[in-house]
Amino acid sequence: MRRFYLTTPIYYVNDIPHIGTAYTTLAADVVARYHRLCGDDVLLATGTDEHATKVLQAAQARGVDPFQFVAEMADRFREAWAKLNVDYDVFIRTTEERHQKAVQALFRTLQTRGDIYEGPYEGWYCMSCETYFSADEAPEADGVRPCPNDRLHKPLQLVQETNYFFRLSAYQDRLLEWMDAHPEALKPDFRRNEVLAFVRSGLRDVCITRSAGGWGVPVPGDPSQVVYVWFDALINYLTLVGYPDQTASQEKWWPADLHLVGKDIYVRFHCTLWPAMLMGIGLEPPRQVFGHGFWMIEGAKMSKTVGNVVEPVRVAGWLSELSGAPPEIAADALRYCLFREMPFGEDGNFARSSVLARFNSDLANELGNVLNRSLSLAIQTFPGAGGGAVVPRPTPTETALSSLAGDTHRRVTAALETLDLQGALNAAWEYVSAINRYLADRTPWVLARDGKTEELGGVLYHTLEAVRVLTVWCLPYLPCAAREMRRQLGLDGETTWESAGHWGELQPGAPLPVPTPIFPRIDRKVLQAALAAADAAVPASGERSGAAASRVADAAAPGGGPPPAGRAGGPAPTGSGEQRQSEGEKSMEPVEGVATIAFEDFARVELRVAEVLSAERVPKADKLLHLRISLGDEERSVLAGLAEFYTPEQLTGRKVILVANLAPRKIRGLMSQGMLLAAEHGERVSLLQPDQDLPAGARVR
RNA sequence: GGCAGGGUAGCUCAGUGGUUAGAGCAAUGGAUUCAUAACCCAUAGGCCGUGGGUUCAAAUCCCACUCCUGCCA
Repeated sequence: MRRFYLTTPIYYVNDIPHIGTAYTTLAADVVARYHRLCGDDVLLATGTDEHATKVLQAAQARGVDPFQFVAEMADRFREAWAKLNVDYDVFIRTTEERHQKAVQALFRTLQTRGDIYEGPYEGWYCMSCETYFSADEAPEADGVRPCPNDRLHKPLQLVQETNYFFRLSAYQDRLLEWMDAHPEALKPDFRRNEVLAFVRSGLRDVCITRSAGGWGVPVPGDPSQVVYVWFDALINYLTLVGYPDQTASQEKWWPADLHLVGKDIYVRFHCTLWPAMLMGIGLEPPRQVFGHGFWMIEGAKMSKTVGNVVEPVRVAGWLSELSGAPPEIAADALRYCLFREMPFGEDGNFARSSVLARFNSDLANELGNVLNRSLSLAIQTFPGAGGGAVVPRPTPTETALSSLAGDTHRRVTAALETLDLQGALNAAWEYVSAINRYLADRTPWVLARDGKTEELGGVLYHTLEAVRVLTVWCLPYLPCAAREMRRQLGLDGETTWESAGHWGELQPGAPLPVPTPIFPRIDRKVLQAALAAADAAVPASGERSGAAASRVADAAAPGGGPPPAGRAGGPAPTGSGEQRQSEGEKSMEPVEGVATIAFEDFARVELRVAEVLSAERVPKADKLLHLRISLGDEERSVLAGLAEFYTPEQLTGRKVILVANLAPRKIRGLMSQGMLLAAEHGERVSLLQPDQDLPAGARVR
């Protein structure tokens, strides 16, 4: 029995499960399910990355205990994975005691070996993405140094402190030797080349601690410091197999067979820092690290700022609603679409229209229908006994169908072994097509009409057998749907991957349940209406009216800020590139007296609908109101200079527009995390509000 | 700015010197009726980014330009 240990990154709790993180997790699940079917002893691990100063701040801003905050966020991830039919073995959280122990042990070991040293550090630090930059990396602009990583380009802080450094520079040669000796360890190849270029260009020692006040694992023997969150996070892969105790568990599971990660955290963290850390403590590097690509959303980069973040659970819900399929089947459908749509490794585009098209054509018309028509034929022509009582000598047509199954099985297997998750589906679907052609060729309904019972029995048997084999290939991708297909075929128990390589496993004449469509076709009109609605929801980039002078009620706030640039997994675009920039600019005429800004500049402002939960006057301040507002999934405290114009009662329960990513500010000792938009004209001030009742949290464009 | 990859049918893409450039989806026509108006067959649709060059022959090789994407600084 092979053992197979694979991991997803642990996901940063300040972000939500989105299509990018889901993609990594689902890929891991597909691979894990395949290995389980093969009879391997599988360990699939995922989890949450819960340390970082920002996490502490987010918890404080909501007035909750940080442990409670991270526990709630971890639950969100667990719920999302459950809804997407992910079957993981371990969910690890970095705030667990065993992890703290592992981090400290690893730190000590490196320290003992002289690979960690204390040194003065002076540099530029981004609070938002918890990353240090050199002066070169973050050039000064307008008197501040904006973070080159963070989409919001928040000003960096100059920090001067004594920190601990990891001697990464000492590992350059060993890393190159490792890569040279194990070309299969870094996939895909084009990403491996990026790692080679990065390592060859020279490695600097990295600062791996942060002065206290942070939220993290205390440095052993020096409680004034906590371990830098990146260093801490990677160690989870060891924690969960039992490190630092040299137990049978660690013996069994290390080195990991596969780390699946998004391309953003591939080169520096998983292919350079992590292998070096492992070498430093005398453990083997992972057998393979695979860096997959990112999803574009309807042709644009996905970003919180643009407001086009796709939540997979919602997409599945949408599919379920449109098609009438149960939620778990709709989740399967989404899984299928993600892996069929783009080659694993490359970037791809997520388009709602494509998901719907695939649902109807690939899943309803082809996969679902081939099962349904086969079963209907069998039940109608042999009531009570599916597939006929006899298996006649196969003719060349039948032999072609079974030998094609064998070829396809080898193709699907080879594809899964090399993580060609799209290729496996391509091969399987060619076989769906072949079954449909076989039926058109053999016309069993004609055989039934002509009373050629024996021949008919044989054709039906081969058809059902072909569908049975097909269900095995579907099991990793469509676990619920494939299981349901098998139930309808009269197969209830567990199966094996190998069973798809054998022909003739169905019991001839076994009774079959009445079939029901598994993927209900989405009505064309419903489909078109859904696409039109989805288009309307996508922010249009051209015109924008700004007739009245807008005034911003006095306040400020912490961005619900973006996640660190892809702390873990999925798409977290960096940089400022905006796809729609050129379109937007064309339609903008300069307005006299007001400098025009690029669309990109506008897109950096995150505006959202918020609901005022409560409001009260700030003592000894004539103008200020202290508001608690809801963004749907998040509550904030906001100070607004509106007391002269609105009473607290007038505001409570009202929907307003919030500048959600403004830097936080303390006013009169109270935290303000955003500004409300209001128009002013002379002495009159009017709060903006949506003219329809939209949920709190909705994006404003 | 440096390096790399790409621009092929309405859409997503395959195709690295050799008949008439392919597939899937969408479109059109036909056939069929077991099935979820599904499936099967056929048709149409392309100055292969632009300009030049090498060659008997170029989507493919070379040069320039242009646009997009990625990595790095």
